[in-house]
Amino acid sequence: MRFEIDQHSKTPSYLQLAGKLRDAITAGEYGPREAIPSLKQLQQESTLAMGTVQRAIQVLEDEGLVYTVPGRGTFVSPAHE
Amino acid sequence: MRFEIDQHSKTPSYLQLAGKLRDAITAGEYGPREAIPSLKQLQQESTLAMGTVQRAIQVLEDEGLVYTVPGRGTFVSPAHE
DNA sequence: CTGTATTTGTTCGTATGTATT
DNA sequence: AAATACATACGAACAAATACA
Repeated sequence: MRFEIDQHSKTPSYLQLAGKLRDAITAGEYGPREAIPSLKQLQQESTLAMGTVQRAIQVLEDEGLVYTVPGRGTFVSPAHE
Repeated sequence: MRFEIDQHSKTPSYLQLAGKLRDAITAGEYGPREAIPSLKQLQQESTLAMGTVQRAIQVLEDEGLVYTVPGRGTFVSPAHE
């Protein structure tokens, strides 16, 4: 499981996932304009519901760390790496 | 129905509701530090699902127009009216 | 051009948890 | 203890955009 979530943590699942993704991006695992895993992949690799995964992505989007293109995917913002 | 939503509009329901609430707040219908209707009330007066209502509130919260206190309610931000 | 698959977007209904009154 | 109110999470369905054979 690439993105494991502790369901019993006091930190909400969506924030845990957002944190793991943020870490991976700032660590350079996904470069600028590069796609991060799809919602479906993240869902499978985290055992979370789709809605919860989407909420995690929303957090990173609000931070300007990633941007989303409907039908294509979610990508790391050009200014970050 | 105080907050009516057009289910067939191309504008998502949560953005429609957010817009109506924003208008009411900027029109002064709810003053600074004053509570807006509860999620339950909004849900009943809009025929939307709770999750959709909450998403509308989230939009206004992100704008800094309102703030939320768990167990108490959602209030108009002090700087706005 | 025509499907088909992939991916994100919206919405519903429900359940449970946490905070406040 | 009970009622009210917001928070998190699940699972499901359908829509819309995109890519590709």
